[in-house]
Amino acid sequence: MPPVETAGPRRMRADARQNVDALLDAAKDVFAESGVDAPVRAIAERAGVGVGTLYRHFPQRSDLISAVFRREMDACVDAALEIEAAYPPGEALDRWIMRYTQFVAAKRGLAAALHSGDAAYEPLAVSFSTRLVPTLNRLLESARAAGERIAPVAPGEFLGAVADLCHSGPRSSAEASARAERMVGLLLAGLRA
Amino acid sequence: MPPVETAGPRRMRADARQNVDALLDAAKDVFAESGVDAPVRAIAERAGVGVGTLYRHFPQRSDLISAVFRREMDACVDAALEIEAAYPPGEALDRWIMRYTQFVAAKRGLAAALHSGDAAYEPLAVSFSTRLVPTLNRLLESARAAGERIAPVAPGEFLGAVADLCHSGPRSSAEASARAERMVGLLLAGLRA
DNA sequence: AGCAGTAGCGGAACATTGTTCCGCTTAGCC
DNA sequence: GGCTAAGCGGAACAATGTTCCGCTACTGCT
Repeated sequence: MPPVETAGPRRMRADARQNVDALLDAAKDVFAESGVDAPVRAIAERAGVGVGTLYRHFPQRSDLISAVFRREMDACVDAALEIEAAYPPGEALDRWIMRYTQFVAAKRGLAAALHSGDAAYEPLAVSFSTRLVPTLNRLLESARAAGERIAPVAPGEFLGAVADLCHSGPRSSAEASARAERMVGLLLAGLRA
Repeated sequence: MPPVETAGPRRMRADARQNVDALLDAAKDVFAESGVDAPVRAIAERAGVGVGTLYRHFPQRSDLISAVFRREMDACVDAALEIEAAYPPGEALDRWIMRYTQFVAAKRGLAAALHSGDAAYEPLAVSFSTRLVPTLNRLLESARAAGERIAPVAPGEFLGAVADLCHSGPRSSAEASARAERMVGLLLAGLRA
């Protein structure tokens, strides 16, 4: 049984689709409030369904996490286009990295999920590799083409490192956010050393 | 009831002291194998005691973690003395940071504990602030005194960032270790930009 | 509209793990 | 050797993840 809807041979029943949507909404809220380790029952309850229904659509917690985070990830990728249009290559790189920093900081648990190595997070890792990594790669190449001296670095590795630096404490405070940005800034400086 | 032995008014019974030692040894092994989230029962069993005994000496999981990690932390601090004696200030800084990197990478969960913000990890945070932070501070000042241009940075923040970058996957592979060192290197380069 | 078949639902039941409690054991002291 | 309480072990309870299955009601067909 494929999780959620993988373009299966048959259409999904209408009520089932509604439940999936309700679960995604509920999960987004609960994750934001209590982190990705929140009790499964809390999500099911907020969505107004039984735990069985949750497990039917998202056999693994990671499936739910992946689904919730993927949307936000896409928004971050799209932001790159706007930034590239508005700023010269070097500055665009910095600006997008900061945009990405904020994105990761807002989604507690994303960083941990990303390189947990757990095969269950494959969908997230795939989105990461096919969307975010090429985006950074493009920005790096543009900056290099514009004459900037930028250390050779694997884009995926760099993005992973930035995500690590966004590990904030229990509550994402302004202080933690500032700290993350300072350290990411240091990493960016290192890229140009 | 104070955890472990806090210079209480009365001596601890000899068998109790043995159990504490057995627990610390067991916990060190189990943490290394399965991470700091390993089941409490596994630790108690390996130590050959009941869970009640474990809870008597370490009411919180964090007490056990703190006790286990503190020893290793001290070893890392001591290493700085040797390194400072053997290398010029600038190189000593880099070498010690790498030593610290290896230390953190080996202790999965240390980074998370360090800035979890959880008050329970206070003992660890104290050791961190009183031992590691001054060590880095000394190394930074020495390097600056030797004429190196080093960005102003809070030592604690920097050490926290390095710890974050050591977040390896499930198994601490040579690959993950190499990745961590590359990114820490980038951060060090940023320090001198 | 009415019906049959099945996708999907709900939640009880089970498994794992953290945490507490208390009767029994035994080290430390005289 | 005997007294006393520090300390022990593990049963019992609580929270949470996961599975399973009888029942419901949506969909497609006529």
